[in-house]
Amino acid sequence: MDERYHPGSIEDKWQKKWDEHNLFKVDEDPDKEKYYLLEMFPYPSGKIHIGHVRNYTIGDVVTRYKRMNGFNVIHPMGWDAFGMPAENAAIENNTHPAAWTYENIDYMRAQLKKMGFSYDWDREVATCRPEYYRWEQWLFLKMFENGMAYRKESYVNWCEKCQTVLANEQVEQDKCWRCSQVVQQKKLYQWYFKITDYAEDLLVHCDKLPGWPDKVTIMQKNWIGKSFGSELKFQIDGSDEDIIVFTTRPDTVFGATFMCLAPEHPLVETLSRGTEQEGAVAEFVNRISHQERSATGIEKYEKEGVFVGAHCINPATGEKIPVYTANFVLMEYGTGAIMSVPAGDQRDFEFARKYGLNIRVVVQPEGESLDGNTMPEAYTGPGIMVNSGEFNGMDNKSAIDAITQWLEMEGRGKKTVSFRLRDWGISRQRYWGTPIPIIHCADCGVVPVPEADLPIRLPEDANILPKGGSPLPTLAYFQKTDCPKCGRGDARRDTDTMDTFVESSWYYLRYCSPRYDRGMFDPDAVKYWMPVDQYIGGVEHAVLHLLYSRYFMRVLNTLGMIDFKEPFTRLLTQGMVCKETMTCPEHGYLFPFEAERKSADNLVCTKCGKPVEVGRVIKMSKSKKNVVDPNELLEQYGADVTRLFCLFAAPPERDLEWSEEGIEGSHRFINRVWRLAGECMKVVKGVTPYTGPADGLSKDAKALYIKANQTVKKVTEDIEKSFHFNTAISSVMELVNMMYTVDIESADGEMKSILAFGLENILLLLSPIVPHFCEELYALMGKESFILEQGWPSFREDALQTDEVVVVIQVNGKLRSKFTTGAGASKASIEERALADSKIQKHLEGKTIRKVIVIQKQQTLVNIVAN
RNA sequence: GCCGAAGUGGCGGAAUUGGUAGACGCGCUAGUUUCAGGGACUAGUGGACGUAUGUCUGUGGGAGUUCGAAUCUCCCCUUCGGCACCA
Repeated sequence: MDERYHPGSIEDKWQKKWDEHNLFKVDEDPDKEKYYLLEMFPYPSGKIHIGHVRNYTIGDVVTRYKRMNGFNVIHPMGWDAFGMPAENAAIENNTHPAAWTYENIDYMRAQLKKMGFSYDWDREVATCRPEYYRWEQWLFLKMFENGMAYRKESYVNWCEKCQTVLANEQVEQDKCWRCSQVVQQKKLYQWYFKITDYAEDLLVHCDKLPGWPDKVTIMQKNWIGKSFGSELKFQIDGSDEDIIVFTTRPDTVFGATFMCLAPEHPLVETLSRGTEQEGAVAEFVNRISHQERSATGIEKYEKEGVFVGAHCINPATGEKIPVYTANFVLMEYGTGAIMSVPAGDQRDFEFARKYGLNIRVVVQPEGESLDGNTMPEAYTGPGIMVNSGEFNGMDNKSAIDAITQWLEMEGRGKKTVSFRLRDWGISRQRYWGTPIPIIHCADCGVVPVPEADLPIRLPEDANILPKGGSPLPTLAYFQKTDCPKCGRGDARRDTDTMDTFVESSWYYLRYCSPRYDRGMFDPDAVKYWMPVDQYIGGVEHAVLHLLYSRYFMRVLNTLGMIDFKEPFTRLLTQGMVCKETMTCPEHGYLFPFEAERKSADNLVCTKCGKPVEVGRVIKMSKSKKNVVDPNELLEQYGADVTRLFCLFAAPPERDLEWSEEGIEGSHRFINRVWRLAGECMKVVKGVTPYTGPADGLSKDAKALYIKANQTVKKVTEDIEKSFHFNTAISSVMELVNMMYTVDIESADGEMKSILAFGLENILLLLSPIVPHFCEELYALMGKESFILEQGWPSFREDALQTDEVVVVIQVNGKLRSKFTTGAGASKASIEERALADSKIQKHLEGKTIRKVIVIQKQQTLVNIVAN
């Protein structure tokens, strides 16, 4: 046995052995309890980054742990392979998206294998393969048939740089989530999935996902955004038509002194036509609709609008109020029209002040008297109703229902709810994606591709346009086709592709039967494996992928294809991997290797020798250069040490700060165990580990035996309860430290069998974390089978309690002394001894004992209250 | 602005059923090792005072509940994340 652990050859060896023995392959087995462990699959961008390493290490540990606990564990991996970076890379490197993608997949697969992850590679899926996306096209057709997919013209988020439409979920702070370009509004025909049909159901079930972090379900709830309110009808002056508004504050209807319509509201044009305002309105609407989704900065908050030239009747007061169109009213929310109550809403207030509109107070805060002419801002709080006819004097909360009921009787209103969630726009004007299986015919209009013609293959030989944008509309042979309905020869295919989030909404179903060719998935396989028991991935998908996936399962459920609605029973969102940034005054951001440490606090740039400034610890990113390359970690430390550090440095849900010294520490620990194992094996090899009761063992042997049992318990609980591997590893370290205190060479027979117990448990407990290392030592101990095929170790309940306990003595809550006593000592005897303690006596001098509290729980403690 | 999470040594982090604050690791200090270096091993390490048995102090800040609070309650501050004209 070598003095040191050499990861290179050992890790290679075990990866090969696992592979040869098909150790990670699984099939449905009705006799075994299944466990579906899923990690978010990566986009094949070129290389695995450290975030993947962390994510997949966590998943791998759980997989191996569950497997040792007897579960039939499915642990698949695949590729979210469609997407824009492939197109951009193709332009940059003069290659093709397909070639680039498949090369990346091959490279990254090899990287994952080197990390020793226990994937069943037979289940690998790449979403850019026709065998995959044909079933997505098939589902699209089913959804179309059932009214779940539809096409409409409306304003959409357009990213000029990416040359495509974006879903609402893909717009972050008015910017494209990929390239940060400010998004514009563009009117286009687009395909939509009717996710809003499930808004209520998605919302309700947020509270039925106890295995999800609250922050994720809260984000989803906020995104769905249900609000309770009323729809009120305002009759248009001189017409029978009504304008319907949505409001959450019907109690303030008496204070509605004007009305605002969204610029896109159809009535804006209708009402202004033929009035003297027609020109001004047209100019305004035109200007607003060409504005970026929202201008940045202060401009955003500047409210403006124009009078549309018509009035409507306030249903509560009967008075005529002017109708405006205003930039702050959103067409997509509510009804696109609001009743403006300047006294009770800050936006309406600002608008009213700007245009000199009447402000009437209808809710008066208790003990105050607001005046519409002098109040500095709107009052939105609770209060007493005024200027509201028969409702005067009521508190405004009761008035909400009372006024709604009254207006309902008048036929002018009703209770309703409104959602923020909008339908999912899935058309993308991109090439590298799933073609939408639709044909446009001059006679028949929109015609679905017949099922038998699927898949509509994405032409993989298309020349990528150097300026970006999809080449599909330029390809006559792709576009030109016969109409399946009437046979017209000049029909054309839809040249848009689907949002890549469509692929990731169901890939985990495909894993269950990845080569199935009679449908999206084999129903029996899905019945056995689904739902996913544990999903692990980044929190950035809280309202994208995770919401879409929940939606998709509802669609499939409605279509009768599956019998569940929630895809992921438990969700773990791991934290980011962070590192400090380093900047050189001359060269800007530096990679870690571009800074050289001259002394404790002198770091210089290797290029110019100038002092380097160490910045904040932030998420690793290429642009900030604060990255570590998994390849280098593998080279320098091997997979196991890398895995160990990822788990030890922080609990999984928290951000992890990468540190060079930290990983060195993990490296040291591995070698420490290696040496301990070497020492032990000299005397322990072939010795049967002791597993009997603790009673009757000699003092040192018993102490070690108890420690080992406690360690098994602690590690099991830490993994089972919360995946807190950092504390699990700590407790193994404690056991290792204790074993180091044993004089191994002169151990007697009893001690030998306990050392054997300790060592074997260390290997079993660490094996999910550092599997190659443990397999090697396990084999060196003379074991024949794989450690992964061993059962998870158990502990003896009767070997957890040490004979002696430390009693701490406090006086008035302050620690003053301690003593040791037998574990079974009585309260009375402990109290007696505590009071007799000489240090305690000193502290009690001149005081009267008021009370003595003796606690015998996790700790044994005496608190003497005296004054 | 609204919603959420988090603030503990020089650092990463333990301890949250209220019960020895700082496990484990990093770093640092001293020592040991035929120790080139790296490494390994032993001891120490929250702060202040003290030769010392020790005393005081200490979990973002301030109040409170309690025999006892990192942990529970209230107020405030800071940082991070999400949403943001949502009527």
